[in-house]
Amino acid sequence: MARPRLYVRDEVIDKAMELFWRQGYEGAHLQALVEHTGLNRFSLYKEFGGKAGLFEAALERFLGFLLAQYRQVLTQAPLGLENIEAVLKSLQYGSQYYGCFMLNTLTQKDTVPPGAFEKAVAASEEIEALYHGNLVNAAARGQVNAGASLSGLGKMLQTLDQGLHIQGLAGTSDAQKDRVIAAAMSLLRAT
Amino acid sequence: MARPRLYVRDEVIDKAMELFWRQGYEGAHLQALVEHTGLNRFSLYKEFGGKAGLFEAALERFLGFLLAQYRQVLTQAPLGLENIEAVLKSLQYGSQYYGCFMLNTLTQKDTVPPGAFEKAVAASEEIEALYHGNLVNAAARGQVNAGASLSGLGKMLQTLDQGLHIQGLAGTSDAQKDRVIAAAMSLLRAT
DNA sequence: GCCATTACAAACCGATCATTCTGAAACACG
DNA sequence: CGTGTTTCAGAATGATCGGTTTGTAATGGC
Repeated sequence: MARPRLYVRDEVIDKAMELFWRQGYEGAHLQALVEHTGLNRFSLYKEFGGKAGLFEAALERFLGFLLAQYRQVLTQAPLGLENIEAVLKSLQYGSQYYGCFMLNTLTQKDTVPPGAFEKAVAASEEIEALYHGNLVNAAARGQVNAGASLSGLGKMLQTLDQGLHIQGLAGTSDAQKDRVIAAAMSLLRAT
Repeated sequence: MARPRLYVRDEVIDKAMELFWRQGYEGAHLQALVEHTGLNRFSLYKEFGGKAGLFEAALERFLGFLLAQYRQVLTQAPLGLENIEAVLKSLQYGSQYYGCFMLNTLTQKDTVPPGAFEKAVAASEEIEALYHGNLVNAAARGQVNAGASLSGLGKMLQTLDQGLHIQGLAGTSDAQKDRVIAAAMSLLRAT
């Protein structure tokens, strides 16, 4: 009953995500978004309401994937150091792009659309809780080198996690990042 | 022999740094820079050549201060874990602003002026070397929990360092960051 | 094959971007 | 107290921003 659309919503969002990722919110100009997604301005406005709406859709989709991955690995029974090591190693997927969209949103607090920063913080907090849960269980299983508080260690793991993304930006190779993870795990493990 | 300037170069750079810090390179519009620095457009162009030049001056000044602080703490004799703990704790100065200008520059690779990214990477590498030096000496003094490679641990410390800046952005309190540092140090220390 | 409906491509819009220019203001020197 | 020189404040400038409108192309139902 009407002309069929030539685009697939999720594919457009993926393409937009890629550009926001590399250029940031202000840096990804509408013209570039139009060219990179293949979606024309009119349809972009109709589908997402504008640049801010497209960014929110991209952020939401990214956080969905990101949290799904963390949840999948960090809720695997039995909770413990194995899960923590596995999820840290899996972070290298981020190196194919420009760091982590969540971190970029955190660092661009004052320029991203309203609400985006808060969503990134909320995701960050959920990730920390997942780390913490595994750590508590690991301690109960006697896996963890005693001495430090578990809450401090949980946040330390997340801090390391976030730092690894930055390392990816600064040119640190996957092999080097592996060594960072190995070093952290060997300290963490009970001897 | 001419009208005296009403500005002090370094003060202007400091003000500009503040704005670039919060808004990023593209987000800091020239009008905002003019208002925030108090320097008028004409003089800004005469003194710095333009927006990009002002950013470079700001980055250079910031990295100068940053590296000076790292060098000062991390070259204190005797090299060892004390220095490492001291410098990690001192990082909290960053929370008064919006994270670390160096990290912001890394995450905005594609939008900052040419050369800026490379300068940030170079600074990052010097910081890692400083960490590594202290760690080697700490190991020689028997301070370090054996087991992991020193190069992996060195990069781990820097990763933690960078992650702490991100934590500051996400609203983590100084007290929580202190606990992260305490946890890391207690793992690192020989038992 | 015509019509209603929707997406398409591209022209158009005021606002604002970084940059340049213009003319008045403020000093040091003769 | 002029005069030369530099800074100052703010008005142009062309380009480009995000957003809107317009006319054309492509479909399903009749």
